[in-house]
Amino acid sequence: MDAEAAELKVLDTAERLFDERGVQAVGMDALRTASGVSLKRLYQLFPSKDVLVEAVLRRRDGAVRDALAAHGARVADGPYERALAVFDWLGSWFAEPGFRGCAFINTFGELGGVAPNVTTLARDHKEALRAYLAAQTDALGAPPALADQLALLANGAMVVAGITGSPEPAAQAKAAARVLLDAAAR
Amino acid sequence: MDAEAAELKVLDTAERLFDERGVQAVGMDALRTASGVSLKRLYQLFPSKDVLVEAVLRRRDGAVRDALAAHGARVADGPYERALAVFDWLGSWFAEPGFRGCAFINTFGELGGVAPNVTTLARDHKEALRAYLAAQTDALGAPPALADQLALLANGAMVVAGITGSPEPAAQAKAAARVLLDAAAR
DNA sequence: GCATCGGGAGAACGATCGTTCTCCCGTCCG
DNA sequence: CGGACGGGAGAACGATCGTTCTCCCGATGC
Repeated sequence: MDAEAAELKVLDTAERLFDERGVQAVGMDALRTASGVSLKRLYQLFPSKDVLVEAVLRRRDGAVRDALAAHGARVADGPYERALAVFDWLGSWFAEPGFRGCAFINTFGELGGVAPNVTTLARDHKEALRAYLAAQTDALGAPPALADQLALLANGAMVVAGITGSPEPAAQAKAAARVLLDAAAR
Repeated sequence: MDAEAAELKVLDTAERLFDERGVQAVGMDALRTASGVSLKRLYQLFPSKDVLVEAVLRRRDGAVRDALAAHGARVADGPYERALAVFDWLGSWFAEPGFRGCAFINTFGELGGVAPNVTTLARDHKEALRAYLAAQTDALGAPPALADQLALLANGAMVVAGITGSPEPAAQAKAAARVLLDAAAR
């Protein structure tokens, strides 16, 4: 296993374990066992756990932005449908087995108070979602406040879906988003 | 200091420290130092940290339900205004110094994956908020789905306000809630 | 073939965790 | 006045954490 494959395996495993159990409950030894990457290699790839946590979040941030953009690109019907499609994307995410909420919301809750870089990452990540929604509402000529409201619906859906374990909030948020969009585009 | 006062001091201190730093980052020794209650008394009041965490969350749950009901009782203008008033209440909460989000959302993020009782408590707590909103929308003759949507706005506002550190999401959510209420009561 | 080097397995280290125990002092009851 | 008792301070304990070190093996270059 070369360095690149090891790094990928570590990041994949860490992302899964952090999500399942929380960051602090996953020891480096558990990560070694689960990933099959030796402790020595682990520490030469990521010199500390903090660095690893940040790397996991950064990669996740990029993956979410890419998935959001890719999902939006498949919707050719214009910004109105693209804004609503975000909630379909949320719905398929919520329905994944083991879904336990947004990694940034969860990690912020666990570490945000003591790790400023986690707070910054969460802030940037949530701003990216808002910016994506703002791009759609701007194209509709709707006021920027609408994007903030849609972002609240999306984040609320993530939280409630995570806590209740049901994907239903995605559809509820989509219905609410449609009302807000229609009212603004009136 | 009698047992009752000690318990109160422990719960107050634990709630504050858990919120500031997360649950796992607060050791029983730090709690002893910050509360002034000896380790021996601490363990005779709460036989384990798990029990203490649950007690903190249960008390917080009751306090939130009471505050919500009390705030609503001050709004005599009927269910429409009472539903909107929830977001004013959120706004004053978000503006408190050191606000870092909802304790149930944050604790679920940290421990929900490994502590089923935390998940249950968070679920019940969020259901109580939804039920309160449903009581208002029912009185308006609005469909029950509206309460779910308002709850998504409220939870989304908590998350975004916590992560960004701004109380603004309360006002944004209130504006969105008004649109949804008006559309449903049309 | 032999020396060199990177990496794997896992022991070791110091710190800290949750929890319990020891020791000691002040207080009440006879 | 004496002794039983409750509680405070904090040491002690075993476990586990993040991190480093040791030892050994297999491949690679000359």
